[in-house]
Amino acid sequence: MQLTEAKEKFIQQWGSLGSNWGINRTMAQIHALFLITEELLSAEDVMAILKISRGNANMNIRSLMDWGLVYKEYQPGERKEFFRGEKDIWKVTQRVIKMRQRHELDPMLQVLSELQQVESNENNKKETAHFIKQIKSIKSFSELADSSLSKISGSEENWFLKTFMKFMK
Amino acid sequence: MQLTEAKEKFIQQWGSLGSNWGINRTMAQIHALFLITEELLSAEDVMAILKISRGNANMNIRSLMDWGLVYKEYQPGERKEFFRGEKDIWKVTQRVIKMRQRHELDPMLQVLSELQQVESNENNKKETAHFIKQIKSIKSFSELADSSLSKISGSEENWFLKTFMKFMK
DNA sequence: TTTATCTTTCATTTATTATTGAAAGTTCAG
DNA sequence: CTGAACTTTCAATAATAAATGAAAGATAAA
Repeated sequence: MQLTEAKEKFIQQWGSLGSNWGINRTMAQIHALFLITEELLSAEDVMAILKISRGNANMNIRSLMDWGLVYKEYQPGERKEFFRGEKDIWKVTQRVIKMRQRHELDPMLQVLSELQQVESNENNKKETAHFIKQIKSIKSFSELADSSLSKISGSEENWFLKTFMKFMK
Repeated sequence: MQLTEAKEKFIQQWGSLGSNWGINRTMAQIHALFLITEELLSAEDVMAILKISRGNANMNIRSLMDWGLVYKEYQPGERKEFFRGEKDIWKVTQRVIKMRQRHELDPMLQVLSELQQVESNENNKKETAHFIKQIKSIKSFSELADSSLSKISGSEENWFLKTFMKFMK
């Protein structure tokens, strides 16, 4: 396989992975492009390579910066902005975990806490008890997941690899 | 908060969690309904409670059965099918992990292997080297993730909790 | 300032994904 | 068999999400 074809294929695959996980396909494709590009890229470069509009490129590059997956860098003597992708896949993972924790797990935990406060009345005692039991078990599981993810996303790769090797035995 | 409102809220929240993670909102809502319903439910019950069409209910209940999150059960003396939801949140997690591994991680690993075979030529030696390096690092990371997930999804809850407590210290 | 260059926004359009419901298919009691 | 009860399918429709591109907003060199 030629390099051009391989890059194209990687971008497509990463894009479809993203879209299966609720991340907009273009954002994932831009991320893929940055993962495999050593040099700085401008918004125009991204537009040209992925054949997308200016607005689309701009919005998704901003999102990637919010996620900490792409950094802005200035090129001496150039007016326009250039960007560099985070190449360390461990860091990428940590940032994705953090972002999704904040956007999805935290609100879920919030709601689960509220739901525990449901009030029982004469007619539905048994039903309410079952509901609370289920909510509690989902909540404690989510809290375990939450603290594990925090631990992972706050740790060094070496620590993680070492601990994980033990964990896996 | 009243039980009815609480149930409604849980179903909405679970649905939106699902749709953020690339799982169709209705499928996630049906799943939520089964999580908090002790009794068997028929397709008609699901249609009535969630106010969705017959086709939609049918398709998504099938999917949930494929995922191993809902089981078919017969009610003596009834012609129609009834379903029961898996209540154990640990089992639910294991099955979701397995499914997504199969559908998303495995194909990604497959593609990454192919991409390692990219051929270099005179003009793009350095570029190709960088590409291969990145793909390799993504691939070994994905393999680590893959085997960790397999370990998790194949293990007992107790083993997991115990090991995780150590891991977390 | 002024103007050229670059970035951001957002109403409109387009593409994608999910839902409906009626028709076809299946199953089983009589 | 036959027909009623139930399930599945799928083309048409609707809902949702993403992309476009032109206009407005910045920024900085001259």
